[in-house]
Amino acid sequence: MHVRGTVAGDVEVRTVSTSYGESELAEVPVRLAVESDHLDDVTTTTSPFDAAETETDGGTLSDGGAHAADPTTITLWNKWTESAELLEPGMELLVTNAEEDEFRGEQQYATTGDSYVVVAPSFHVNVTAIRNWVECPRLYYLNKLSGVPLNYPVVKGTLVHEVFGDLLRGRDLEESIDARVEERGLELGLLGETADAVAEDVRENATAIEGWLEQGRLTAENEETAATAGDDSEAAFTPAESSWRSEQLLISETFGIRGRADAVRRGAPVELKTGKNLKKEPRFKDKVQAACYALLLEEHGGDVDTGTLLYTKNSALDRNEETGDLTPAKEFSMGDGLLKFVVRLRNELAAMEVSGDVPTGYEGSAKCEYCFEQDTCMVVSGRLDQESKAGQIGQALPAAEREYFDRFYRAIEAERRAVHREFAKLWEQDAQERADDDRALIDLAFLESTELAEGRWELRARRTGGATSKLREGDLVLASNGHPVRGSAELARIERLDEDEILLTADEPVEVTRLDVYPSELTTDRLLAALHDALLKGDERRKDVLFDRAEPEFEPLEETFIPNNDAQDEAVRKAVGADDCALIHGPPGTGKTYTIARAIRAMVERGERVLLSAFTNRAVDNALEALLDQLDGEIGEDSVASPAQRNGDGEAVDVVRVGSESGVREDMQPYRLDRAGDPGERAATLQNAQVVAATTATCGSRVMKEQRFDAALVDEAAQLTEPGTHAAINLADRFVLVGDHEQLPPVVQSEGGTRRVSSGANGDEPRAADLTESLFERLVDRYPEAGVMLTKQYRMNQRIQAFASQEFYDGKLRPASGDVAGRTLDDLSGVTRDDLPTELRDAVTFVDVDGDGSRYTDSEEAARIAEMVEEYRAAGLDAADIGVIAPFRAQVSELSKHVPDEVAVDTVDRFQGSSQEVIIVSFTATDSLEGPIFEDYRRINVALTRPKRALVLVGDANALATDPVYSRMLEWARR
DNA sequence: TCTCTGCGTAGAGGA
Repeated sequence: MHVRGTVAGDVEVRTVSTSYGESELAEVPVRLAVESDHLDDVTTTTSPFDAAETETDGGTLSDGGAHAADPTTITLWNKWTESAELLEPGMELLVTNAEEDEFRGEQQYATTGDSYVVVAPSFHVNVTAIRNWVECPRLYYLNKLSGVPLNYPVVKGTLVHEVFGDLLRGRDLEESIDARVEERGLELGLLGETADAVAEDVRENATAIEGWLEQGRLTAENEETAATAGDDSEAAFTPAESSWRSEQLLISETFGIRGRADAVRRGAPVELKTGKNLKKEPRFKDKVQAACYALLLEEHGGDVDTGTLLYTKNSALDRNEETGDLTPAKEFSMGDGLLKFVVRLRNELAAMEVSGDVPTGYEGSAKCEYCFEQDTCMVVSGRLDQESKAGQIGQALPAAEREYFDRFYRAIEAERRAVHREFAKLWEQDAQERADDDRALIDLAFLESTELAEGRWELRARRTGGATSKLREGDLVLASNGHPVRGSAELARIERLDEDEILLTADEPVEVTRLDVYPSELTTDRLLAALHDALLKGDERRKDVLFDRAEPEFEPLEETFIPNNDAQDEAVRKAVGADDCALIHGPPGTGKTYTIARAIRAMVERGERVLLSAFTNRAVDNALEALLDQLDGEIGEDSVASPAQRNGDGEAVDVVRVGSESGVREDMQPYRLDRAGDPGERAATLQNAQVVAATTATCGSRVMKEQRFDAALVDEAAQLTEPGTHAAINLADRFVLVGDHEQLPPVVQSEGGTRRVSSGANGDEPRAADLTESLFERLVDRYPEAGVMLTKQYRMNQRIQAFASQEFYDGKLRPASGDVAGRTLDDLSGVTRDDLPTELRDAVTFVDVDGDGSRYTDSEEAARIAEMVEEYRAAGLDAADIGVIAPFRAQVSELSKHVPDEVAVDTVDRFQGSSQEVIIVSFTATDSLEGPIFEDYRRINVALTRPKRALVLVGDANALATDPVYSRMLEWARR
């Protein structure tokens, strides 16, 4: 029986005498969430994050007599008391194979010899984290903080692993080596390596594996012969046909562990290590890693008692004495004790993460004097004034900086936990809930799987419903035959996502019927590294400005850059002349992208190297497009071969876009840096580029972190968290932030559903608020003189802009010209306003619709809007010139059913950054304006400032009148 | 049930 619940009080550990002698036990008061013989039956679970809520709800108990409010005692015996000591009230606990017992009329539970105790099982830890943790908990923390920089041993290790996988899938060795080295051209080039030298190095390691596999082939054939007793089939053996498989992603809902095994042979894990180990035994951390995979495999139905470690460099040195065979392999047996030890390690790590603590190193037994990272550890400890087993060196950062670090560290870790919660939903929600949440595509009809030349597979499935999801081409997903964790599942990439069909690639075939979003910690990892770099590696002058110790300084420039717009001109002068930073506040339609482009051109003309960044790919591509326009008018066909643009003097400017193929817009692909190719040539392309454009997330990548720039320009900076902004500006000597803090702020996952555990270690998280104020906004408030506000807008008719200008920009926003102020639908060819119903002839119209009373949709508004769209079209307007926006996604899909496909229908949030001739807003609120979506007035600002010539507001006037801002809006629209 | 974009996933190795 498995018991699961939430710790409801303090844990007591004591020693008792039993018939076996002295034993330790811990009695844990637990509020049971669910109990069951099979985890598959678990339908409701409680995550440690919303424990507080569960408590007030009274919890759920399945055993009869007790009151919901009474905790049940679970006794954890012997070694499991170590895990018991980690428990805090509010944490979740799972005990497998527990024994049920009645004591003084109360139901109790206790561990048995077959039990595992899992602390915070919803927090799934990855295998590498456990491997680092066993080496030293502090090392785990340091790794998390700064990431692994680009270095040759790591890249080589990765290559050898890829070749190993290819060999297992039956690919030719030489072909694999060439292809894999080519794929990593950029990284290798940045490391100063040549393709030939690397290929030789990889070959040396891979040959040993190949030799060993050859031996395996013989063994497997023997076994096969023995098994089939007399069947002398001579079918050729290939690894792919044997009981091998490569790179298997494994997720355990019981143990809260996930990871990717290098290979699995006859159900047992095989780990490849590119290096040597001359000792008799495998390294302990390697064993722990293999044991993690063994646990994962056991949950997937295996019974694992051995693990294999392959040390590639051992072959030549270490021949089997009897046979003379090459033996890079070390097999070892995995007992119960090791597996339980691994779970206890995992519990230490999970408990630390859930409570948000920082390891000191004392948790483990490693000796600091042998540690590679001793110096780093001491420096970090010293700078952040952290307790550490290695000790501290250097001077602590000023208190304000340490406080900043701690605050953002906690906020980022809260985001990490939000990602983990998403992960837990893979098994905590059923298929339909996942689909309703747009996190999965279900009920697919599997079509076929085809093996590709390099041994990977292409999977095809047909979509049966018209369901939407957030899945997009290029995304990594869990492709399963029904359940992403319990069924057979592969990590796959979406190659094509059509209306009716889906094409995926994966390492192994799966009969796909369901796709789930695969949550990733990558972004949080990069935010943390950016925070670390900004504070611990950051330039002192930069930090003086960030921490209020020095005013930004400017070089006074006389030049005129933009003659017909003083504010834009001043903005460019500030950007170009900034010694530290400049801030450009650009309300809707004020030409901030043009201004950025002009500033970059000016910098490039001065011989500077410039980074252009933004949070979204769309914003990066928009800004890049404006720059290319500036440099050369337009992108010519011939630029495909050589993506260089001319600057003002007719010299070529090398512009490179760094990003994934699926992220970069089609027309910017010619500028995209392909990572594959000749190392020297790839590296030169990036390093010689005068302008590099990439999202802030990409700026945090290993490759980009090797780059340095004179200036970084960050567009849409008000949508970025502070650490997100650091990721870009860390790479440059000075920075320019461009944005509008009166529009939508960064999206933060941990803000919403997260609740603090009732009485945990630190009582003041999550701190999502710290992430929702952008660095842009903070600096604009702090250093108004470093900023310029653009005030002439080139988008909206005067009547349309009036409300936003008054409400959000102190009336400063003005039409750039009489033409802009007076633009109407009549200016569009083929459109006659007089053909419209009277109510739609004005630039701004309010249409009162009572609404159907449902919460996130409104069919009446949708129907009325569909009529209006037809009325506009009847007056000659192109459907593609109309945009419809709504606050809720549900209403967006409702609206999509009512209007022609050419009409752009989207949420307010996703419409930010674009504009249309006509915008119709569907408020989707009846009677009242309840719900957080309406509370952020910046959302109205975005909605109302999208149109150029006509704006129609559709909603329930009674509901809108309940809020002062919406009420003023109503007054303006009805005027 | 509020809004939702990023990212080469996790793991690659040094003594």
